Amino acid sequence: MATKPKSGTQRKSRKTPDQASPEFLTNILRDRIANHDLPPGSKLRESSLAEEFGVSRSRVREAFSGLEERGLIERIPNRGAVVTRLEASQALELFAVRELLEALAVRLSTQNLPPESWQDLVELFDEPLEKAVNENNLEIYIDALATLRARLVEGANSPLLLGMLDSIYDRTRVLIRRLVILPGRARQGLEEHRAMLAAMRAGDAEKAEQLKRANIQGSRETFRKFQKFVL
Amino acid sequence: MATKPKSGTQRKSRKTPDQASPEFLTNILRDRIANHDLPPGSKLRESSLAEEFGVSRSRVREAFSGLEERGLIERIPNRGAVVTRLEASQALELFAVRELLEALAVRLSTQNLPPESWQDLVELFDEPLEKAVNENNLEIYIDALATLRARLVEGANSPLLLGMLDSIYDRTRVLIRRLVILPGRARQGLEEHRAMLAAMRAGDAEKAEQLKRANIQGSRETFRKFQKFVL
DNA sequence: AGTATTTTTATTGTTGACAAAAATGATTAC
DNA sequence: GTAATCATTTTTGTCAACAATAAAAATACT
Repeated sequence: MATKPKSGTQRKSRKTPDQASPEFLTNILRDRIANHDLPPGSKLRESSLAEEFGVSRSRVREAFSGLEERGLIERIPNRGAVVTRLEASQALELFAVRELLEALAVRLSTQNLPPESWQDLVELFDEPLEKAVNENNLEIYIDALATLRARLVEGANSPLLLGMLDSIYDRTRVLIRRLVILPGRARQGLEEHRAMLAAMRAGDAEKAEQLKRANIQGSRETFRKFQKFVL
Repeated sequence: MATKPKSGTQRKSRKTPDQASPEFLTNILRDRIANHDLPPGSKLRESSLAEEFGVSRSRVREAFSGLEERGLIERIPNRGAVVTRLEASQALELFAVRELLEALAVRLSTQNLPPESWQDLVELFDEPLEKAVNENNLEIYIDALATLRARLVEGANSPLLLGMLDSIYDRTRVLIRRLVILPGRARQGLEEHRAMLAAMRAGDAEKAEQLKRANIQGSRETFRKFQKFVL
């Protein structure tokens, strides 16, 4: 599973199990929202969450601040917090920004790392994913996409970019899952990524960047066609 | 004038319970940080701020959360909050992302609005700013840049983009001011912006986008050359 | 004197209580 | 039966007190 605890700050937790970390609660809620375990429109009650996690309302509240700043929830004064509903227009904005930023990550990664370092991903996207996609084993494909994405933002070596892409990713995780299921999208995405990885393997940053943009444009087009179904 | 209610809300009243708004405190602190009224490295003590604004520490703390998420302050557990110091590498990351996002804003604005709507800015950047820059009246130039920027993000009509650019802007406000002072930068920026506005006035979104990128690249180059002085 | 240990102080972290607001439900008038 | 008004309950907003941690100062020891 692609569990991503952001930065492994797992030090000295001798007092309480793990709710010691202040980020802990934020991460839990973020995951629940991103997975639609808490679907858009859900109301988040402070007291319930406080009790569920055995912490005080203050900490829940603090967690809310972070989630709000990231656009995952909306807080209406005196009325509480609600999971943000992604409108079609916002989704398109996310695509537009994501296209630019992920493409930048691709370019930077390609420039920063030696071409050989992509070999394993090239191979992963060859037969293994060919098989997975043909068998409609999309979990494997989605996992591979997450791995690729992690490698890209890591290779870009830019904390700022990482933060922004994380924020975007949190808001589009469900969308990506739903898009991949649509007819032809997984296959098309696979081939787009193969082309991109080939360019990266060849050290051609410009071309890889361009191909990543094409990839996201393709994803966006699929979204536009099927937006009635995926939102 | 299209008022942007976000920044610039400077309510004076010290004692009056204007502090009702929850964003109020955040905005005040954000402005202080962006203006280097609180320079990088400053320690923010919760109790001092609480007393200064006549509120409780809880609210200061809540404000801190937002500032931290935006990267304006860093919170070290049990040691408090410190205004983030902008390193050269981070500044360059900001330039890279800003180049993409502001260029996107330019393109979207140009596409969204009729060409005539830029006429006033074209004129503003013609004689009036020529005069201002020649006389080294840089406050006027900086104000014009802020106006231009506001019009661009407004015209882009994308809340997401607005949020991201605001966040970037908060972290670079001082930098911009210091760059403009450097020899030749204001002149060069003026002409870059004239070219860009001409393209927008002509409705050529692609070209305008390209020129905006060139503009920020120029700004970045100036920064690289003088980074020892501006950081 | 210099270093280690302890005490003191200052600051942050956490909690529960209380106040304010909104949502809910009941009662009454029409 | 419906709508309006009022009381009740739930939920959020705010605060001040207490606990935990780190920094600073003072003391003791070699």
